[in-house]
Amino acid sequence: MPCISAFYPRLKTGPTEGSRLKMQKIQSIRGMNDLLPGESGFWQYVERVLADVAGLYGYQEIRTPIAEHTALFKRSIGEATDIVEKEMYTFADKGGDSLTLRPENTASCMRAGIEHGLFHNQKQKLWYIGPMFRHERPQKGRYRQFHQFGCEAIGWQGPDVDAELIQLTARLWQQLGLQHIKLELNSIGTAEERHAYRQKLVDYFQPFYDQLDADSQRRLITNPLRIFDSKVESTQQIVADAPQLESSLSDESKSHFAGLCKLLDEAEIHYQINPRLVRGLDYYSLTVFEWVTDQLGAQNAVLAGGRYDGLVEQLGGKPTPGIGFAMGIERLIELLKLSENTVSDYRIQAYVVTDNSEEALGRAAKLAEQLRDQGVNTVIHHGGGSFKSQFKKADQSGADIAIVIGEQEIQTGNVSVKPLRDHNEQISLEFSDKLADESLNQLLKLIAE
RNA sequence: GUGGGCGUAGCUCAGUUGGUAGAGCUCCGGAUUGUGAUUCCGGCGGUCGUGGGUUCGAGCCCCAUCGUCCACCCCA
Repeated sequence: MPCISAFYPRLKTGPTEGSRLKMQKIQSIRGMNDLLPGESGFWQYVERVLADVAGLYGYQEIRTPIAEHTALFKRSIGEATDIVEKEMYTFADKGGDSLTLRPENTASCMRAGIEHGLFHNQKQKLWYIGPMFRHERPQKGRYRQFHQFGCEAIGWQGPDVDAELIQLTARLWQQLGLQHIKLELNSIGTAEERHAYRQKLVDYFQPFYDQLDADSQRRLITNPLRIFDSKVESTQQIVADAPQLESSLSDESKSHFAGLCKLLDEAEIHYQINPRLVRGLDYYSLTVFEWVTDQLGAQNAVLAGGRYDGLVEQLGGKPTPGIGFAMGIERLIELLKLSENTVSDYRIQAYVVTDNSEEALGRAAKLAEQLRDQGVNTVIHHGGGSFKSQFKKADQSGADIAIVIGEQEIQTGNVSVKPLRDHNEQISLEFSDKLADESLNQLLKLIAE
C-alpha cells in the first residue's frame, strides 16, 4: 500500500486545528538575549556600582533614544568603518527617513549635547548605560544586542582630564573586586597627523600589496593601521619595517601624551604603552586606551576609550574637546562570575506559612504588611499545599525565618516564628491585629542575625 | 560575511552496526496526622530543533533550514 496520505493531504496549521498540530514557537532574535531572574541580581549590583563610581567623579546620567537618524552614525563613526558599513540595524520608518538602532552611544550624547546647548559656555561630565545594537555573528562576549556603560567628559583638553577618567576606570575594577585586567595606552595624534601617517603607511605597503594576506589587502583601503594586528607571519615581516605612528606626531601631541603618562605614574596606575593600539571608530584622536583581559577568549577588550576632540564640531557644534570610554557589561559580568566575588543581591527575608484558611491568610496579609513597613522582604505562601511543602519553599526562598499561622496559632492568638538558618528555637509571639513593638523587635532581631 | 563543533525531558547529558525513548538534577506525592536542608520509595514530564529525502523501519544515514557555541573578522 503506497501512500494513504495522498488521499488526506496535510492540513495547514491553524488556531482551530486543535491539539494535533502544534503552534510553532516564537524564539528571541539571534544574538539578543533574555535576562532571566537568576542573573538580574548581577546586573543590578553592577549597575549600582557603576553609577556610584561615576557619581564620585561628578558625572551625571544622560539617557538618549535607542534610535537616531542614520546620518549621525555615518558622520561620527565613519562611513568606511565595519560598524557603519555592515553592522548597523538600519531601517526606513513610516515617513521614509533612514533610522538606525544605536551601535554605540557617544555620538548620541554629542548630538543631544549640541541640540540642548549643554556645551555652550559650559563643560559636561556625562555617563550612560543601555543597550546597543550591532549585526555581527554572535560569539563569546559578543551579541547583537549588548549593553554598554560609558562616561564622556566634554569641554576639557588637558591630559589631567584624561588621567582622571582613567583613574575612574581603575576605581571601577577596585570596587568590583576585579584583578588581572591590564591597561594599554597609546596616542594616535590629531586627525591631521593620523591622516598624514595613514598616507605614509599606504605608500609603504603598496609595493608589497601582492605579498599581504587577503585581510590586510582589504585593510589597506579601510583601515591601514589595522595591518599591524595581522596574525599572518609573512605580513608581520613586512610590518616590521613599516613607519611608526610616533614619527608622525607633533611636539604638542607628544607632550599631551607625556603629560598623561606622568599623571598616571603619580597615581600609581600601571599601564603598558602599545604603539599598535588603534581604534575602529574614526572620531578618536590623541589618547586612546583599553583595559584588556585574557579570560574572555577572543573578545579581550572590557573597556576602551579615548579622546575625540574633533567630534562635536564634526556633528555641527562649536569646536569642543572631549574624551570618553565605553565598557561592555556582558563582558564585565562574565569576569565577575569568574572572579567568584560575592554579589549583594535581593533576597527574601521572611516567608509566611499558613493552613490556607481564610482567617490565617487574612492575618498573614496584615503581618506581612507590617513587616514590609519595616523594609523586610516578605512572601506569603499562596496556592495551598501541605506544611511540609510550604516549609520546603520557605527554605528554598533563602528566607531567614518562616512565620507559621495555623489552627493552633489562630486559637491562641499567636504567630510562630521559626529561624531557618540557625538552630535557635521556634518562638511564639502574640498577634491580634498586629505585632506589639517588643514582639516586632524580637522578630527583626532574628532576621538581622 | 567565512570556517568548525553541537541541537534528545524545565536543566546537565547517555542512547551500540538503523529495530517501540533513558539517567541524574528539578518539580509533585509518600515514608513522617503542624515544620525545611539528609535518606528512601513512587509519580509527572519528550511528534529526539524544524522541513524534506533514503529505508519494511530513522534520535542515528543524506539534503535543506533555524538556533547555539567557538574561532576568523570586527569590537565593548
